[in-house]
Amino acid sequence: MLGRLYDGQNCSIARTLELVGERWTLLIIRDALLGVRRFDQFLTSLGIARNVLSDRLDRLVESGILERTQYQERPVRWEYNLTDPGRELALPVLALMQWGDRHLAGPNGPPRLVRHTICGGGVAQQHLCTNCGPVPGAELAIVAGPGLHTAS
Amino acid sequence: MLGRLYDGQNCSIARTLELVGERWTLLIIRDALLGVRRFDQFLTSLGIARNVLSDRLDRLVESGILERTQYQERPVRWEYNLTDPGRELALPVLALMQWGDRHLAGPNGPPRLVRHTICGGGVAQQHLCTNCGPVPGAELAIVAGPGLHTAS
DNA sequence: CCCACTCGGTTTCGTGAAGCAACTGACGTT
DNA sequence: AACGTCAGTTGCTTCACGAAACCGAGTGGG
Repeated sequence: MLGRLYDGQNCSIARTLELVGERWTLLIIRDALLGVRRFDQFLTSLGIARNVLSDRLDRLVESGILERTQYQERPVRWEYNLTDPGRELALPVLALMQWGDRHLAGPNGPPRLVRHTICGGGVAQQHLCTNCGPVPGAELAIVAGPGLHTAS
Repeated sequence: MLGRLYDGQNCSIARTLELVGERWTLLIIRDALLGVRRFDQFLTSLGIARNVLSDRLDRLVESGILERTQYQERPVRWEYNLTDPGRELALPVLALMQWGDRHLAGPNGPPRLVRHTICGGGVAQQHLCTNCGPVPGAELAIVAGPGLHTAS
């Protein structure tokens, strides 16, 4: 994504997209969620240019979504692991996947499934009301919050 | 996002991002979810260039996420409404917002809240197991699905 | 000892998308 | 007649992306 900044928007979506909204970034996070950790693995898995991958990994480390750790000395080798905030991005990423599964999947069904490791059940992403449980999209309202009209 | 295509990836996330992963696109959908419908409203709300907005709206209409309807004759005026698939994008978009609220919010709290119109309760996005209900991110496994190894 | 190869990048350079400003054109208002 | 609004299009500049070459530390083979 060019420029990558969205100035003058008091919006958590815009702020989040400034970190993960560039081209490739969410796919890098998807790969990280699937267990990819090393530079060359990302490279072959994504088909991304090396300089762009280098840039994105640096930025993700800088914003606290990935952690760069040395897994070998002589020669020095690094790997990139998701931090806790990074792992929380599974929710929006899998929600995008779920949408694609529903609207863009091929004839053979979705390429990947999400399972609950404890019971083996299928997992979906949903809106959940604190009182009522799952909520259909039609029953949602987005309203002003406390941080809306503050200089930032 | 440049090029905007992610070739050779059998992945619903990549396919979804080819439609909505370009710069500005998810913010246009956010605005549409907030009730913005007209060209100039998007323009002033986003601070986007006119030609880019024109391009994004065309592409979103083409991919069935927005609908272009005439709301006035003489002069002809159009508005852009979300389709049902488009409204379903509230889930990933609000999940991104929720992540931003948690990790990037200012001192005054989140700028926007999601409420359940029926009961007025707060709404959050969550992983939901078909057997167990809400699932923490640490208990998820992403496994191969039926559509993984098919020529596409 | 020399050559090839791996991993994890950096450098260089051409292309093309984004951003800005100006223009268009149909209409409405004063 | 002059001005304003809405919904764009056109032209120009800038900057991010993509491809390929290069780099440096180390491993393995002959």
